[in-house]
Amino acid sequence: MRNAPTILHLDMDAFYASVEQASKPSLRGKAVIVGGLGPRGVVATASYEARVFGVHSAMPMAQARRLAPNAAYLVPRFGIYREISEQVMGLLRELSPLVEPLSLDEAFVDLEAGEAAWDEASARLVGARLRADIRAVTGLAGSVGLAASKMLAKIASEQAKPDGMVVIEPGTERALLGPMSARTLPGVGPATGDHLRRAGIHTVEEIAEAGEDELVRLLGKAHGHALYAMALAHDERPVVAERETKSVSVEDTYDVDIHDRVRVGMEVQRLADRCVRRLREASLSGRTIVLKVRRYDFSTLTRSETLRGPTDDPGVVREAAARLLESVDTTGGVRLLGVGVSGLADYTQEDLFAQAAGEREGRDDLEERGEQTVGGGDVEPVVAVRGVEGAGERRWLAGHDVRHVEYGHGWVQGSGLGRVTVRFETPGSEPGRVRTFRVDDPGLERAEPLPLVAARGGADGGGGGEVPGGAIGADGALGAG
DNA sequence: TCTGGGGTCCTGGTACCA
DNA sequence: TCTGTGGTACCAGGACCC
Repeated sequence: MRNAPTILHLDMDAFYASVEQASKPSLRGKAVIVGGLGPRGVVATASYEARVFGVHSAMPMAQARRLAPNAAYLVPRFGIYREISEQVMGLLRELSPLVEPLSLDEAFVDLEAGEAAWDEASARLVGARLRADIRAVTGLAGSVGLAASKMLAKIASEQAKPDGMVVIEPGTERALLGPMSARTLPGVGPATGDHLRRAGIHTVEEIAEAGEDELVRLLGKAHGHALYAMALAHDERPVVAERETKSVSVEDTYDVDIHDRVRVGMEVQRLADRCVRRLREASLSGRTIVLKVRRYDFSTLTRSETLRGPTDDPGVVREAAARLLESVDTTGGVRLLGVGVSGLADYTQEDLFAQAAGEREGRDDLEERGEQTVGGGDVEPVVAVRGVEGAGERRWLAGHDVRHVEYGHGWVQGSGLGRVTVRFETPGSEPGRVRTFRVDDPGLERAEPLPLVAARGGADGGGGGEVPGGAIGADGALGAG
């Protein structure tokens, strides 16, 4: 392990919720919860104001609504999260070529490899400057952890939250880690945590005291060895800039369990197409097709089939998925279906054997055939109300951007009963007013998100910065429903 | 009205081959 | 020919992470 805290871990604070608050002045300082709004949704991110009520990531949305009924409930806008994430990753890459993104809002940076820092003092300077730069470029706060290893840097950034920086000085690691909960260590989740607790092990120090042999006996070879090393603060994992994708998958949870076997089959075909689309976008092909089924009782099973060669042919994937489905009993209903492809190759090889089915008729192209309703068919989603727009559908998702021909840029605050409530405001404006429209109002259209920090020169989406003074048309209850 | 979506890694069982 | 052994591929499930 190196002897200076030159591995940096950046963690953006409550990222999705913070982006929403930055985009929507009326939500600043308020409880904001981002996640799936359907009956089976879960919380992706809760703002710190929402966490006061006990709401946290991965909590069922229904429970969050009970705890924080007055919070703003929004659907994720991954497009803008990705854009901001790219800006942040760009700043990190200015520090070092070794940047390892873990997700949209987290990354490791090896500062020594970029010669950005070589000792504690220089690392502190870099960390402080990075946080300031992130705020200047994105308007958002990120927490920074600095340590001599990835594990410790991550623990440090966790301690730094929100909006802080913590440095773990080399030599102090064991003393710092010792009293912490075993759950602090990466790889110790609910199951392993329970396992350890039953063995009388609660803290990191107790993991170290238990000894390697005992841990291997309890948890198996790989996990036991790894955990023992972590408990001794030994972590030699390098920061890896490029990671190869190992699998591509898509899955849907349905608002209502599907019982109809024909419908299950159709959904599997649809998922296979979506999966192939993703595969092709990444210029990948794969050999192993995986079908995932979660049944009414939440029991989950997977079935897989390995082809003789890699494919990105939608027909081949569909047929394999259909064959796999034949071996699954779906009586009682399914709540989730998924299709994945692994055993990836970064080239596309026509697989003549696997395509033995030959010239199947009706090989549908992969064109988007219009957003289909994901969910229980006859159950209308609470906030995702569909309007009519030509042949397609118009869905007004809570939190998503819209533009009105008369009132400018705004966002959907809620919808239902044929109405959509829009708050007209932009990142740079004062909190705006709400107006309510019919869902098929011709003056209302979907819009692209606006940048959080206005670009110099003032382009703000063509007059989107205006705050209309129109009458308030509805109470605009957030998270209507 | 509990429990998303997209991943990674590990383990144990089984089949196959030399 | 039968049996044992070890390596490898495949399959299914579990745990974990964000």
